Amino acid sequence: MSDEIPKAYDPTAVEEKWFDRWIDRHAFHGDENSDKPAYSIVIPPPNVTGVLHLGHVLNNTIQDILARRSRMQGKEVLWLPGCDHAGIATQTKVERELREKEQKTRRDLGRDAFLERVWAWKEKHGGIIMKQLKKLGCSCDWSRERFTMDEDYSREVQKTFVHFFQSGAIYRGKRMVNWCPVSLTALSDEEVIMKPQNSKLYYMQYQLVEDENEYLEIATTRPETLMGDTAVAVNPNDERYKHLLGKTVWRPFPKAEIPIIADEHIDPEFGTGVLKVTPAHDKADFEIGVRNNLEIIDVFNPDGTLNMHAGEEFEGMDRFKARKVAAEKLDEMGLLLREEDYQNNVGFSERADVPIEPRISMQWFLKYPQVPASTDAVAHRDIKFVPERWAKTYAHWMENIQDWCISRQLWWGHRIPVWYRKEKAEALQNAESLDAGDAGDDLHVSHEPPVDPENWVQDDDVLDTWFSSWLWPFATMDEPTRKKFYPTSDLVTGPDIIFFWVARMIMAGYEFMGKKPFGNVFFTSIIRDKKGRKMSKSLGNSPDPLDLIDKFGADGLRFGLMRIAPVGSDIRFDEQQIEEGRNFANKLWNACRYRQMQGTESRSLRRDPDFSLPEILDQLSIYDLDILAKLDALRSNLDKAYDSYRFSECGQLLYEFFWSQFCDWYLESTKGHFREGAAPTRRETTLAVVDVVVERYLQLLHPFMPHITEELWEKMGFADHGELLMRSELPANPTLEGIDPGVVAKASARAGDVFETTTRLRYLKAEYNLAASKEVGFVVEPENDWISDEVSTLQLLTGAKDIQSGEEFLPTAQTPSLLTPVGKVHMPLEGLIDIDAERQRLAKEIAKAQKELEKVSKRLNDPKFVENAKEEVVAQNKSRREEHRTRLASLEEMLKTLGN
RNA sequence: GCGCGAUUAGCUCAGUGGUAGAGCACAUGCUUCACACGCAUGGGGUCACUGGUUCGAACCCAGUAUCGCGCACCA
Repeated sequence: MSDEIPKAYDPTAVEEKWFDRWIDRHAFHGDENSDKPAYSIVIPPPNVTGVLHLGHVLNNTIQDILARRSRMQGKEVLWLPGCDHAGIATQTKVERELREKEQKTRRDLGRDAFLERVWAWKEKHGGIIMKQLKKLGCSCDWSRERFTMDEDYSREVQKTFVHFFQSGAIYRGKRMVNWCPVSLTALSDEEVIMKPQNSKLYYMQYQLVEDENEYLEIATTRPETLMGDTAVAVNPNDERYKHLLGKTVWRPFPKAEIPIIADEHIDPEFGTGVLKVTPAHDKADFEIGVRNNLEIIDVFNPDGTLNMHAGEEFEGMDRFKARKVAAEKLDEMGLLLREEDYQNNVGFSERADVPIEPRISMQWFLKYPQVPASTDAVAHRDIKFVPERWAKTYAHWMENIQDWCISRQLWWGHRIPVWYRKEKAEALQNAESLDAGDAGDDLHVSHEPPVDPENWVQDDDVLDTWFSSWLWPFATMDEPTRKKFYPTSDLVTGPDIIFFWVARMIMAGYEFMGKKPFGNVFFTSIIRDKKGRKMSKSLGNSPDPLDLIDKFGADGLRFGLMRIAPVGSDIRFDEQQIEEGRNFANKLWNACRYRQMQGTESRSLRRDPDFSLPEILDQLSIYDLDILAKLDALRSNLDKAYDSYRFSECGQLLYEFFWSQFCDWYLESTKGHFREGAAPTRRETTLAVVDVVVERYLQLLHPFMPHITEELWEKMGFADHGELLMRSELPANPTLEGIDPGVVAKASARAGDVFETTTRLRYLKAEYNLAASKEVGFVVEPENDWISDEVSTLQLLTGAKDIQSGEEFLPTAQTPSLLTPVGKVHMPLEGLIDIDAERQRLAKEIAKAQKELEKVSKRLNDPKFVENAKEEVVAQNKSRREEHRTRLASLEEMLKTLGN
């Protein structure tokens, strides 16, 4: 009836087969017309031209686990996939190719032709990552795949712009922004990464105009900007310089007279306490400039080279070369006093990885909407952050929020939907400021282009990628879908994009939907390598997930990764962990194979309505009840762990139950039922219990290892009428429902005693190097009458030749003995044993028991303990004391028996 | 500078006040008829440090150290 199962599990074919079947059967479809309760997630859209890395694997495995689990809990699940156009990243890639293959820039091609290239690139490379996510088994509703540059999505983005422009939240102005000299665009503050740099502090002196013998000593890290200096500043309270206020110094080159001014911002302790003020090239200097009404001289070109204002010899020179040359020139002029090594923090462009340049330019800004509502939502846990500490980071950012620079001087992206009337275009484009108040006949701000485009000029800039991403939770959905699935249930993402994305989505959700965009946000850990370094391409320490899938299977990768992913801290990645995932898949595979080898003719509990567990209670062994109780415990422990998003704990629970409880103990202790001569009912009952356990276990494991569980579900014959495991419903009731918990507890305790006894006997055998099976017999002095029923199991588990009941047994000096939960056990050996070794072994155990007894006794003798501790703790200690006393007595007796 | 984490076995990590745990690695022994991607057994820890609270602290509090992250920066 069922297929023959191969010895080693081979994931490759199985995984592909099931993914195709799931797609064919529309098993991932989220139905907006369903009556079931909704559960939804939107994928954090990866870059359209990106490739899968381990971070994606972790993130999307978690989402898949949540989605699959919710489906099996009877919810209607929508997991919505898609990609982000990733403005700078994508444009940079295409520009690089253009430069390398054709030695051209985007400007050589022109805007339209260049955009065609990007679209072609997107067609060619786009969606690779989506294919990779499918290989991982992600159960997204692939029929709903979205892209942030889809036509209707773009319209939403433009409408959003228009909405905020009209409300006055969007304005245009000349501001100091972060400028990337490589990408040639403004960046938001969030796209700037501060990095410590080893640089130099140059001490130079400016000559006083009023007294050519007096100099003012200034420290700077950026001599290349001195051509843009329009003042030097000191702290107004700095006694050293008070007499110089109001005087002027010579800027060495281009030579000019600049004032000495006072400003609170200057720290007298730093350097010489004198700051050269370059309003065009430093944010703080710019503010000083504004406060003191200073002239602004921009000495840089957009690409980071110097311009004509820097002087002829510097014109066209790169900024870093200019730094050296300027220092040399100062030195030649006798104005450079010394150089000091100095470590400072420099802002780098996230994408291009070059120092950004503070630059004054015309940009569009957005005053963030819904800040109070968004702050409160997280503070009051209406939106729950997990781990919770990220809520603090969020709150802190929201408190200090600055207007968002949303314009980018790129071509790939959503173009700003602002048109200027042709005749007035130049004037309007250069206007110092522009906002809704300026809207008139000469300005067209709309998601529809003007009807007479020939009379209009569109704004050149595009919008920040995140200005489209922040609409993702609802712009990806049509009305009926929103009605069913918005707000989404969970968001799974990295803490590194709390500001970029999470915070902004919350604001957009309240602004446009009037509701939060998601209920819970789970922040994943960052994956590091074994040495704790961040995974990066340049270090080459980032394993390709596809290689890992080839080697260990998608299920192995998922399971291995999830088991090492703690909540809240970083993951140290180790391929060995993934190997364990694969090994676990193989273990599961072989356990099922073992079950299949016992035949399928037995009736299964799940098929026959009259064959329920309470009905056959008297046929169930203590091991049957024990494993079923543990299965039910697994179920409820999993629920608890899931509730707090402790996925690694879920993985651990699933692993431990199956490998240790089920395979090592239950299957081993019931092997006798499948041997020749075993009672047919025993055999049948055992098979039935195995089936109950395996069936439910496959359901519980499925979210972690979807492919292999689905395969086994079918192979084991659980797929009634071809029902998919992933579409099966997890029964709400425990398997032992209707059975007296007292009976179960007693059975479990007895099974535990048998297992503990087994461990001790195996230990004794190992001590005497008796690993070869069945060469030894045991004699038990049973303490309870139920033990006789379990002797055969004990024999099976310990691999003993036989186990006799030994009331009349008289141990000789050559008989090692043990105290076990079921009574004293002797291991008579033929021939002499090493009495010294045995004595040593016993002495060791006695010492241990004594130590423990002392500890417990000491505690119980302390009246304060007895007085203060909880009753149960005292009772626990008392029984422990008794245990140790008995144990000690027996051990000493054994030692005595050994004689001398 | 401010804030947030972390510090437990060789490694990766569990452990919310009452006997220090798991997996891997290591050692030893196993061609036990599901699995060597396996089975069994074992060795291995001053729970970073110093104080405090408590009858009792890996756990709570304060401080120190080291590492990591975030924010803000002194040119």
